[in-house]
Amino acid sequence: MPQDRAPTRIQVKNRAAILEAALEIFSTHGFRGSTVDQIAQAAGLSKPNLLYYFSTKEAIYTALLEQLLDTWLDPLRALAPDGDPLEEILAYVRRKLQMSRDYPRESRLFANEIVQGAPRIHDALSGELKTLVDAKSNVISSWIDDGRLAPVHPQHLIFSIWSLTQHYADFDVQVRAVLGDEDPFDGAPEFVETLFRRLLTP
Amino acid sequence: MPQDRAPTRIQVKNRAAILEAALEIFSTHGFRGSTVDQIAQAAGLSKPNLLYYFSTKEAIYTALLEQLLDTWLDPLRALAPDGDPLEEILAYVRRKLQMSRDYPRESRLFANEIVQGAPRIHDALSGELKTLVDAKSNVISSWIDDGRLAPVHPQHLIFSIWSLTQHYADFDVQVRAVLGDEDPFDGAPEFVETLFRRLLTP
DNA sequence: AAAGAGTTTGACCAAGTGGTCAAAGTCACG
DNA sequence: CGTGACTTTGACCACTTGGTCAAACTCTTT
Repeated sequence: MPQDRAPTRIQVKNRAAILEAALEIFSTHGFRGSTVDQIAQAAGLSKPNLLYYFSTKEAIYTALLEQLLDTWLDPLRALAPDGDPLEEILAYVRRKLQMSRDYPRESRLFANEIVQGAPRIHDALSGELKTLVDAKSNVISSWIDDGRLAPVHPQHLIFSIWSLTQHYADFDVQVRAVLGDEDPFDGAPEFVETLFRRLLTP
Repeated sequence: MPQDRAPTRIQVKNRAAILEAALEIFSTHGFRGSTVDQIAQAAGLSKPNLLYYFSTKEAIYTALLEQLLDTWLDPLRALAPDGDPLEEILAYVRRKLQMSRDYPRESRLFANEIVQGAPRIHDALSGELKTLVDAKSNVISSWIDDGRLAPVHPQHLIFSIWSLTQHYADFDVQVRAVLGDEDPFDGAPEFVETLFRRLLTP
């Protein structure tokens, strides 16, 4: 096991390779459905070698979740109280949709975890996540109070943004099966923009 | 293994118990994350006894999926071409939301399967499901052409109904973590109704 | 070049898992 | 009640899986 010193060049490389491989595997099979051997192979390491860097399968998984949660919440953090309400929310929607397109594995990783009851991330949901959502909900409420946004339940509005945008990543196979040859992301941006514009225009 | 005759009283009882138990287990742990022993225990049977009724774990799972898919699509089938467009769609939304409330396990079962790439249900998605969605999309398109509904991409409209309503079942823990004491289903019906009314009113 | 830290691996283990099987037990029905 | 079909189970097996370990190998630093 590496010491507490500064990580070596090899450590940096291998840890990154492991987390990248783990993202690939965990996001498609879930925690229980993934094996250490699969991850090791995807990372180009032997199983004992992988376990030299992360001592348990669980450690890889939680390291991955922790590392990604922050990034995942960035688009919501960027919602600016002093911007134009409708444009701020539409910009948030666009960022989230873009993330579904560019980082579907991250989305599915969280989807897997949460659908199965979020056993390893529950604290972050009722802590960090709730705090952030509460803060942004207050911003939205004040916009509504000022008559700058049509009245809606702020938390449910945020849920609707999550569900609509992440649907394109999480349920990708279903969306593509239904659409046939049409690329989901051809129609999605316009659709969600129209939806939230009509919902929120005062 | 039971013969081809009419099922006995015991067969009826035990098969039902197994499918009920399997729904509980598979919907919370996914296929790979569930064990035959868990299901057997939940059904009140020994493992060999369970395997007397379903010869493999996979057989239980696919029997469950097949049995539930039809029920799951019923609300969409009920969308009537000769009804009032907006009211037909709102009624569909209400039915779906009600199903998320009453049958969250069924929703999560499909969510688990689809997030992981739908390996065992892919044919049904691009067959039965696509056919149904195509048919109903045509109905919606004709409503739009007649000016009785605001113009939107029909398939994306259907995706939005699925994602919004199923979100309350699939991501239940997250929704509850964010809302705290507030029951999700207090605000959800009004929110989704408002959303689709504003989106679709011509 | 030598030493010590850091890295890699083959062989191994215990627990868990899906599934089998023969034997024992139970039920329906003439 | 007896018989044959149906049901249940303990013991078992092969395989997978997470994880260990000592020995070998490689890199960095002096």
